[in-house]
Amino acid sequence: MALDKEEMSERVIAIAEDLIEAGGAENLKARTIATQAGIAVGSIYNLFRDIDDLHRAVNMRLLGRLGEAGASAMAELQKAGVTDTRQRLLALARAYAGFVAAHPASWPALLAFNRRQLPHAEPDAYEARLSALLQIIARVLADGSFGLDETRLRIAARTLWSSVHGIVTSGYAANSAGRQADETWEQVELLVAVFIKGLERGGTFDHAGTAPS
Amino acid sequence: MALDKEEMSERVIAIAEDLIEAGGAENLKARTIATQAGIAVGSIYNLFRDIDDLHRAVNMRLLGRLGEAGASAMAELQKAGVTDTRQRLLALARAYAGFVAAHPASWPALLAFNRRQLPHAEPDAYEARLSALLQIIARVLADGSFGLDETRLRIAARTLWSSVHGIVTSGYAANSAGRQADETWEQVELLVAVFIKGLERGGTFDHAGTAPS
DNA sequence: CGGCATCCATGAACAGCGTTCAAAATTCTC
DNA sequence: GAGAATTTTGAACGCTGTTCATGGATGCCG
Repeated sequence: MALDKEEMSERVIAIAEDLIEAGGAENLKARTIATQAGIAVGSIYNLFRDIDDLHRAVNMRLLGRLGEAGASAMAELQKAGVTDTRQRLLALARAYAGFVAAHPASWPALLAFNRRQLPHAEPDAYEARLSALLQIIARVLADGSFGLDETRLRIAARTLWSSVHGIVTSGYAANSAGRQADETWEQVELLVAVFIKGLERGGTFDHAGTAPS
Repeated sequence: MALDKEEMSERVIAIAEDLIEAGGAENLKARTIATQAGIAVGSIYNLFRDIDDLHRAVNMRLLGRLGEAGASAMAELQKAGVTDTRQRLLALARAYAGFVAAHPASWPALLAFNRRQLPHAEPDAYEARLSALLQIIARVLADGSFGLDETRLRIAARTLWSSVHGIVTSGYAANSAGRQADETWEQVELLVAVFIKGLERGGTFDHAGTAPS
């Protein structure tokens, strides 16, 4: 035959990616995939256990490309000799915002998919790809020479990441509902600026209190 | 009959709420609702245009309760004579985190639902309920006597909200994947502390550059 | 080259889903 | 109470993901 099993898998993944991008996760239908790939419906289940499994493969690709986008943004800045913490964090945030804007349906699909999978108990590969991103941020913060030890660095990186994530995603949702898109970027700039200033000033952050719940 | 049309609607909404809470949005099935409500499948479509319409009604209730939680948290603090900005923001954040924890399936369902609705073009009621929340935050920030004009106050409030949202939600997703839950709260504390310090220090924030895209 | 075994592609079939709509039942109006 | 108007009903339709007996292709060994 012309196509290896792995080649066919990749082709199906590519088709799935297009379908999700075109109409969200609910547009990922077995019969459509089969038709576009030139195979039978049943054959999909020889390549992937589920449609969810296929969606997971698509998401892996997405996360990989997001990591590449972040890493290449850092590489570009380093080549230009930029070492300013603020500019580096803004570049990372812009890489993320650009990535979300470039995948207006796939990325929300990934987020929804992740949330739906809670009882599935296989956090491995996803979290691995995510922590690669967090380490990029942590490295930038470490170079910023705030007085942060290992633990606080990790927490600060996660905080920054989650915050930018929240701004970009909820900003994106509001954006298509008629609001201006650049307000999102203003928020990111405010967050980064305030974050750096806050870390510079306080140095360490004290635990004055209020328990979780 | 025993039940008015509106009474039946509320009953169906309550059932829908339970179903979503029990198994996510995909557990909201027409036939299950009909059985539990003691009506026929078709009757649901006399009360709601869609199943999505029903889900929207559930989400409205959720957002309303979230607003109440935030407002009552503020009222409690005011009764206790607490005016510290930091404590007030932390109380709001804790109200939100508690709300998400109390609705571990409904809230993710609301988020996914909102993201799916982008081409629907009816941003009215959702955004109205959300901006009520933002105004609570803005009021707290205004009382903090940083030098923020109307516009910057709005942006700062949105930034803070989205950031806490990002931390809590992605923290919650990671939480059920085995990580400790209190790290989420550490992140919230860091964010609030750093935010206040940053606002106190910089006063205004300058636009030094980097365009959106 | 032939016989055999192993594998895999196939698509009809199944259970379940949201949604519709002609008919039945109910309620309203006079 | 008769007739009109409205609402409730559930069988039926088209769609979905998934399965599995069938048939064909491929590889291996003598």
